[in-house]
Order: sequence, then structure tokens, then C-alpha cells
Amino acid sequence: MPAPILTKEEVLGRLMTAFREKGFDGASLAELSAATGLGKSSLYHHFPGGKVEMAQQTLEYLEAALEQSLFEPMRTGEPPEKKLSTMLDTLSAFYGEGRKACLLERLCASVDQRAFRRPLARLFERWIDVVEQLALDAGLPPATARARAEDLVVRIQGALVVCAGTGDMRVFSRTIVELRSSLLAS
Amino acid sequence: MPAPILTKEEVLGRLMTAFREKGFDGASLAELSAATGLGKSSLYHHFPGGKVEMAQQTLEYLEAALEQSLFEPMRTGEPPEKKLSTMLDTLSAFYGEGRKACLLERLCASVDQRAFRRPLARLFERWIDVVEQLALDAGLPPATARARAEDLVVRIQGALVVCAGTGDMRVFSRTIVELRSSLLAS
DNA sequence: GTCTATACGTGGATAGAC
DNA sequence: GTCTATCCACGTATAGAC
Repeated sequence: MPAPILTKEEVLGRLMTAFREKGFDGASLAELSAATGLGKSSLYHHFPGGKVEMAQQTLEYLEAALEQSLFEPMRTGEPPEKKLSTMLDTLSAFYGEGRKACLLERLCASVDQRAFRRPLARLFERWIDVVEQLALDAGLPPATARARAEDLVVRIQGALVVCAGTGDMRVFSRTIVELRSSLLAS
Repeated sequence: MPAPILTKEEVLGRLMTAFREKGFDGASLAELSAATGLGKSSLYHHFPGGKVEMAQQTLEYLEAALEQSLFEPMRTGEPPEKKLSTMLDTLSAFYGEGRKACLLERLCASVDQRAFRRPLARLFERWIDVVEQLALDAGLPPATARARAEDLVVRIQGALVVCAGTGDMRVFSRTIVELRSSLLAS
């Protein structure tokens, strides 16, 4: 049976799902092979650097996806309150209302974290920068805008950890609700 | 050379350090053996259930340690503001000002997370409960007290993730400063 | 209780055919 | 580009001596 043709994007999307579910250290090549439908050798054809390169390319793929679905919509002429709400909706869906882990966190926590350091730092900083700009547009003073932006990312990440630890996804929902009303408040 | 005698507590303390540094999935028996100075067979003598049991007992050890150093001091007659400050100082030291990972997060993220589910949920909830009581003592309304308590734990965990991702430990410091002034504010 | 030695599976990674 | 077959190291875990 001829293997169904997957585009590179589809492969990377499945790798991302696998890494988010199992973690970088926890995902074995056998699982990544099953997740993508590609044999190990095929994976090595696409990712000569092995598992580390799979995660690196997955991270680049995520960066591009976030640029399009999360960051770009923040550069429209909509009012900041509206854009914040849009961002929180997108994040809430992306994280399955608290049920799905964050690839960034999974790679931060991995044994090979050094291989991901720069792209991880860049992606976190871009995310914070975008939120900071939103806060500036809403008229908050620069120091406050920066702190609020960091705080949004911190709280999203923290909520995911606490949800995973307690099994109570309401923590994530409440965090989103809280951010919606407080992030741009003066 | 006779092996230096380590108490069970000392062994568990070293296992905790190893799990925090490498993660549960990332820590191999060889590393746990080196960290404790015990041969693999000796580890299995103390922890017949293998790596999972090592982490479970380490979690129990952490729970007892937190009970003594973090939770118990919250039951004195000191004013809530003072006790909050004490808790934040203790947490800041425990997490090395953002440089050291949290065992709870490491186990939440592990492939064997189901084996840790109940103790993890219990420990998170006890932590939140203690902070909630602090907020109630400070005169905050019950719903607010609960939300603020969850928020403290969420922000600490999130700050650790963002510090690991960006390499910027100031995020942790700022989070602590922020919590010190805002958690009990009406 | 600790060690040395070892079993045995699975991990990541490769060779080479198609 | 994909597969089957295979390699070797390391993973967890155990046996048995001291």
C-alpha cells in the first residue's frame, strides 16, 4: 500500500502533537514514527539530525503558525481590548482550555534544552513583545506594559502546569477570564 | 572503602535534586546512582518499585519538607502580610531565584504522570489552601481569596517556565515582588 | 545494605534494497 | 522517499556474592 502523502507541514503538525503529549524526553522514535505514519528511516531522511532536529523544525513550524494566527492579527487597527480578547480566544483553543501542554514548556524542560535555547528565547520574547505593544496601544505606561505582558505569558504557562497537576481545568479558564479584564486596566 | 552512610532523607534530597535538574523522564538510573552514591542494586533495595517509586517517595519527602518549612510557619499568629513575605522568601530560596525547577512540574510533565497524580493534586491543593487561608485572614472575601491563592501558585510555576525559556531570571524576581504587594491588596 | 556482573528490552540511529 | 533489517549503546531491572 502506497503511503498516504503527507506534506511537511502535516508531518510537523503531528510531531508537535506527539511532543506536546509525551514531552521531548518522553517521546520515542517509535512513537514519533507511529504519529507521523513514517518509518524511522523516512524520519531520518527528513530530519538528518534525529530527534533534536525534529523538535527544532517543529519549533520553527510553530513559530510560523503563531506568527500567522496569533501575532499577525495583533497588528490590525482593531482596538486593543478587542485584540486582547482575540489573542486569549486563540490561546484558549490552542491549549484545549488547559488540557493540552505547551511545546515551549516541553522543550524548556528537556535534557537537550540547550539545542532549543535560542529559538525558545526568541519565541517567548516575540510573544511578550506583541502583548507589550498591545498594552502600550491601550495607553499603559511603558514599564507597566512590559510587566503586564510578561505576566500574561507567565500566567498562561503557570495555569497549564497547575491544570496538569491538579486535574482542574477551571484554573485555566479563570486565568483567561482574569487576564481579559485586568491586562489592560489602568 | 566503606560507603559513607547516607540517611534516607539525604538520599531523597539528592534524588530530588537530580529529578529537578533532569526531569523524571530525563534522569537515568545511572545518574540517580551517581547522584546518591548508591549502586543501582542498592537503589532497588530501598525502592523496589524502581524509578517510579523513587519519585513517589521523593514527592512524599518534599511534602513533609514543605509542611515544615512552608506551611507550618503560616499557622502562627503573625500578621498575614508578614507570613506572605516569609512564604515568598522561602519559595524564592527554594527555587534559586528562578534558576531551579520545581519537582511538581517535573512530575506533572512525565510519561508516568498517572503514578503521581494523587499526591501531586493533593500537594498543589494544600499549597493553594494555605495561601487562601492567608488571604482570608487578611480580610479578603472568600471568592477573591481563593482566586488570589490559585494565582500565586500559577504565577510562581509560570515564572519558572518563562525563566527557563528566556534565560532571564528577572521574570521570577519581578513576579515575587509583584505578589508581595498585590496578593493581599483589597 | 552494598557491591559486581549481567540479563534483556528499547532507545536512537544506519545500511541498503526498492 | 519509503521500506525491512539491523546495529550498538544505554535503559531498567535482577541475581547472587560479600
